[in-house]
Amino acid sequence: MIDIKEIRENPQRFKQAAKNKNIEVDIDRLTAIDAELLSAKQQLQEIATEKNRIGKSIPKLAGDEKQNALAQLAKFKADESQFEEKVKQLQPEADSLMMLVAQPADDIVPIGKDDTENVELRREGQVRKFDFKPKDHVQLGVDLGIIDIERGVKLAGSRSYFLKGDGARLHWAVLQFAMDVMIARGYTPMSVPLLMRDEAMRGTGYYPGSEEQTYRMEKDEVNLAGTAEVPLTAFRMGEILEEKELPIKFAGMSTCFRREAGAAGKDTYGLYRIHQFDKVEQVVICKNSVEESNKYHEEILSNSEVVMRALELPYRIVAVCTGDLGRGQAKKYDIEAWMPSRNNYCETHSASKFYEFQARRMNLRYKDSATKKNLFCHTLNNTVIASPRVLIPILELYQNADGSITVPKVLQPYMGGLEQIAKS
RNA sequence: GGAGCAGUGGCUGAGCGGCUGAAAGCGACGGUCUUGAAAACCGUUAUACCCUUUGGGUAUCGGGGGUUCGAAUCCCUCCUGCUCCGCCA
Repeated sequence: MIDIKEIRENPQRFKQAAKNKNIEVDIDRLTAIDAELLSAKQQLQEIATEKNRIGKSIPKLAGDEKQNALAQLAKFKADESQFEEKVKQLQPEADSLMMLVAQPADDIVPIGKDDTENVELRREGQVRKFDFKPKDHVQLGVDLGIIDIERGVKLAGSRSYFLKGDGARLHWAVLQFAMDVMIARGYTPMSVPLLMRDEAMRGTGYYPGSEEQTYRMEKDEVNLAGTAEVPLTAFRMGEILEEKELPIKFAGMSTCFRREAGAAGKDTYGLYRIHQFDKVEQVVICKNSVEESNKYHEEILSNSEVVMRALELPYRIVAVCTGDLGRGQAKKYDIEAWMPSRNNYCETHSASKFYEFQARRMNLRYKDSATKKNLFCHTLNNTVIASPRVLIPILELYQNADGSITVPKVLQPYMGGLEQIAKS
């Protein structure tokens, strides 16, 4: 959420921000309602002042004087209800418009309409050239008996799968390895609840907007989180933190649920776009400072790069353009790993910087020692590893001519020393 | 699922329908004292918004609604926590 004062001061900035992000929000309507609400509230405040003044004198009065005072109060009450009606009518609209105002992207973010206009910043690692005809991850997985999509679909519908035997082991190995990297880097490991109330969804910026992307338990009015970002970022929701607690750094491992509504027919092949996967996510909550936010944005990106390099996966870093940024994101880097079967670099990580957008929505603050003021925190997050999506490059890049898979060195200790996945 | 109890400031904890934005204690901060620290003593110490020059005003005692001239205090409802019973793991 954006500070209404900033919108009042410079509505043009937020119109432009929305336009750049391809987001609909009627700033003119918002400022008009805001002005009306403000004046109505000022009137109400004046009436309340008078009412309080008269009300306080009542116990000292008696007889006619008292009757007079009561009559005056009755008149004020009539005026009051007129303004109250106005507030009641306009406030909900103002509130919901406020939830739609976009965080302006940083100036250096490339302007663009969608992900096709993201800008590649650099490439890391060598893309493997095969001297045999490589299989894709589905062929490899099926032949090795470690992936079973058919039965996944039979039991759970489209975009579902089973991982079996060494496939399941590899999946857990990569997650556990990623978590251990984060713990070594000073992040607090977290196991989190995933059935989230609407407040947590709104606080992180997923609602309103991503309801269609979310599985909702209608009976219990909770939502299945699509990422541990939700519980991790909202962990201290509504609290006032001590400055010395910051930065807070979390690494959470969780299952992630996504409906993929509107993606029908897109990426239907294999384990790329699926309804349920597991992910280690990193979240940083820091002070209200652009410099700090920038510093930790680079840090969470580099954490994930450490994991990718340890897995020896070729990848590139992409600066996400304005049209591909979420409502609350000021800047975003994607990491895209090389996936031979897709003959392209494809997103495996997404590092987002929000400034105070999320913190403001969830009222997450800290006491600033210099000013003694309560300031909104800044929040950031990034994928550490998401599996099975990352199994696509791992399986495809580590495959051998005989159809076996060499287990990445750093994962071998997590698989009981197993060096190769072969047909059993 | 049934029965009961509770939710007050950073924390603990008082609170009669008006004198309570809220006692008291702790903590924190500033000062006196001290070579320094501790102790002791003195003082300060919620948040948001509106108008403004110092300053003034409004709202907030889990959320929302209601009764009343006036609600932390009475009523309704929701949320949360605790206890007992039942059921299940």
